Amino acid sequence: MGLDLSPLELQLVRRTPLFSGLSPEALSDLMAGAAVQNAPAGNCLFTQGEPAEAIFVVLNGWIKLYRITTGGTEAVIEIFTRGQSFAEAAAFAGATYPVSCEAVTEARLLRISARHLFDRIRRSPDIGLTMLASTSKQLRLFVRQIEALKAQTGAQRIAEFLLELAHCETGSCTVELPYDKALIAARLGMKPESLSRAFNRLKDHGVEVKQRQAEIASVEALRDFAERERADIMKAHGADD
Amino acid sequence: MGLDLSPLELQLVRRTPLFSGLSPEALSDLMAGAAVQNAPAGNCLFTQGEPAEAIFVVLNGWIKLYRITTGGTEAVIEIFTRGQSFAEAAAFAGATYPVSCEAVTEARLLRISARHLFDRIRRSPDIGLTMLASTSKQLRLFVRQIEALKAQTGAQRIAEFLLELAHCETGSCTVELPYDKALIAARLGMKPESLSRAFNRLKDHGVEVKQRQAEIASVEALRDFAERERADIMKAHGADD
DNA sequence: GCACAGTCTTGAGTTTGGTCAAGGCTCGCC
DNA sequence: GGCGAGCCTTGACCAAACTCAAGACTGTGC
Repeated sequence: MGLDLSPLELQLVRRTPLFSGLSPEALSDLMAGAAVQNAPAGNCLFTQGEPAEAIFVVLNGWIKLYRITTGGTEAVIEIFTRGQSFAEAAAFAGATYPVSCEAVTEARLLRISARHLFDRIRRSPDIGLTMLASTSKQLRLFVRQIEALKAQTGAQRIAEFLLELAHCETGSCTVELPYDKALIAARLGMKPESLSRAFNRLKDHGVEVKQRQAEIASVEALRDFAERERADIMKAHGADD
Repeated sequence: MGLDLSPLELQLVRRTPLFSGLSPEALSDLMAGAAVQNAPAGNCLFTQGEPAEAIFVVLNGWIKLYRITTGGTEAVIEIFTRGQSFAEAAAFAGATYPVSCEAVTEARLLRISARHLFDRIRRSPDIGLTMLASTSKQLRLFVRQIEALKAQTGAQRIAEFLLELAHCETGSCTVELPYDKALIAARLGMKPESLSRAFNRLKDHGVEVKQRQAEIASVEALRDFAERERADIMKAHGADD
């Protein structure tokens, strides 16, 4: 079919957690209900409350999911990039998106019809199982986010955020900050000013931030800081490091 | 089979969102892999990191899901009661529970083997679809929780919590508080002391708390307060009603 | 180089929520 | 009734984070 996917992009799709377990036939079967969608920066893909008619895979660029309270406050729920799928759960629930979605940067997406997907699952249960695994993973991430918001300070949340981006398990390591600070702040549930101050606090724990990069002196030490309970921090402020 | 379920309980199970869409055959098929489990208050059902070998339906009592940081802080993620299922998502993900679970009160549960469930889904995809819908609903709840933690004050979170418990859409209404204040506080991400103070703040918005009951004078007014953005609250404090 | 816009940081003052400690309230038990 | 245990509330104090506002830094265009 006239799917405008480069071979590289096709491979990207095949590797997403959502599809990685599927046979080539099942995959191309699913692709029959798919279309490529290009979105300029700031473009809105869907709005909370809208019927969930599709799931998406990011081919390029950055996408944010957020909620707007009636008052107008925006809470960024999640941010996705190349190779990640989203809205798969929404497509099944009460049939409306629980969040709004917009492109942060210029973006390229694969859009798969929910109805089509639904049909395929009925035919081959394995697709359903893969999707269950995928939404479960999403759920797990949310659990961690809720925990972080409840039990950690801002600085600790950043530490954890950096650790997720760092590939190395031990020693020192440099992390590229993926999007701008205002967005990172929103994702972590704070204001840009607080993020700035929290980064400063991390300097005492071996994190150097310059431009769009963060240098972690010791991954172990940072992990230690991220996981330390509040009480310890309080006690430590008299005799720090 | 020797499933020790009363007819009432069986009906309860049939009505859970997780199973409500299933045919009687599919349901009794699933029940073949189920067992009833009784847990005294404080009993631990599973621990985070443990392989997720079962999903649960609460027949009676209160169950809490929580996470313990390495430091020892506890973050309550969710609380379930009669007629609700949980851990369905965990049973599929990376095969370990992302949270710990314990009975808050004495509790009675239906425990369904994950492996068994897995088999059934392969045979009848509809079970998979129901489960997808169910985990999606869970995901949606988490999204709202994340939003609440990021964008609302403690008082607003309680207001929303009360509104969820209130069945009436408008006018005045009395809500029974389901579990003790310490647990409510944990669920909402704050300390009991803060909960107490936040309840006081709600008095200005027509909420009267006595014993285990909360009286809401006007559901609309409360909703208005819950959804008001922070900025408005600040401005209002000089000229409060 | 200089002005400008955008982004990020800093500073001062305020609010929220956590901590610790003390005091009420309720309920069961003797 | 009196006592004590548990739970909830209050008060004083403090730290974290938000707001508003100003300043620094970066990169662009002239």
